[in-house]
Amino acid sequence: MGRNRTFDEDEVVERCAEVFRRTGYEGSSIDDLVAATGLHRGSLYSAFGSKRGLFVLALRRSAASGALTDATTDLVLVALMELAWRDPEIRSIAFGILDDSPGDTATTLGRRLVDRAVETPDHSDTRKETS
Amino acid sequence: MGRNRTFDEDEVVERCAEVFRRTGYEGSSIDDLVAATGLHRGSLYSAFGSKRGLFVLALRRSAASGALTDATTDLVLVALMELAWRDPEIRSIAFGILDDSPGDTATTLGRRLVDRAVETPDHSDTRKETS
DNA sequence: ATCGTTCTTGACTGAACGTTCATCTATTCG
DNA sequence: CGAATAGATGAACGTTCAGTCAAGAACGAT
Repeated sequence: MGRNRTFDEDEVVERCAEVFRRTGYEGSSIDDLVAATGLHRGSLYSAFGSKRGLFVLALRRSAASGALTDATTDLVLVALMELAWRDPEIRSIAFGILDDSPGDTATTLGRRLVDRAVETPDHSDTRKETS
Repeated sequence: MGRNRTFDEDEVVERCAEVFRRTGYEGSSIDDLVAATGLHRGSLYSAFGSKRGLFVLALRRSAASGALTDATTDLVLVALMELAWRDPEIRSIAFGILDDSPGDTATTLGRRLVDRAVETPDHSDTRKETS
């Protein structure tokens, strides 16, 4: 009974993941996620519970995709830098991803970190400056 | 004429650097810096201009110390993850530090990133949880 | 058709954010 | 000493934050 979701969960999670990858966890506001997904605050909260819940889901989906792509690496970078030290669940997801990945993961992370810092904000955007 | 500074600038910058290293840029509030330094908001602003100004100073001093210590590496991690992609000046300071450092800096960064994520919050603290 | 359930919406909350500023105090110089 | 000036102080600013909720719309089942 009742209404059906009018949005695709996977797509919404992916859009949020994009925001987290670019602007980090603390640097991404709910309004940023609202703007990126086209959903409304309430829908986001009733479907995903919290900002942290959304991030965890994004990290898990990215992990499930298998290979350590740039996208997954970026999310892991954010998780390790901002959340892992104070959030054991996120720490274990992040390290789980690294453990399942071949090669020198520390080097992979470091290289991606450097590339990321030099990347054009592309998305043809106008962004807030450092406050 | 007038009064002299009653606090030591270097010491204040170092205290702020500690906060930035642990909780990141966006994750560190002015109140956190006020608490860590014992200064008052106004003094912090009249002496250093802004949160960003304080971070830049912390990064520069750390760089000036020469070797790529863990402390400097942590600050560079924060700079690259949160600020460099949208702040050219910080980007150039951070890359300047890396360019002056020997060895595979990407790997150094990656290793430190991983260690950092697993470190005890030590400072015998009680901290805010993930919001 | 109607009832029950689920989803959608956006106004709202209170706290926290970075920053400013008027006021006060201490110090220096003549 | 007294005037001038720099630093110290903390209240207050407007904004943005993450999160809530009451109301209504849309749908499935009977």
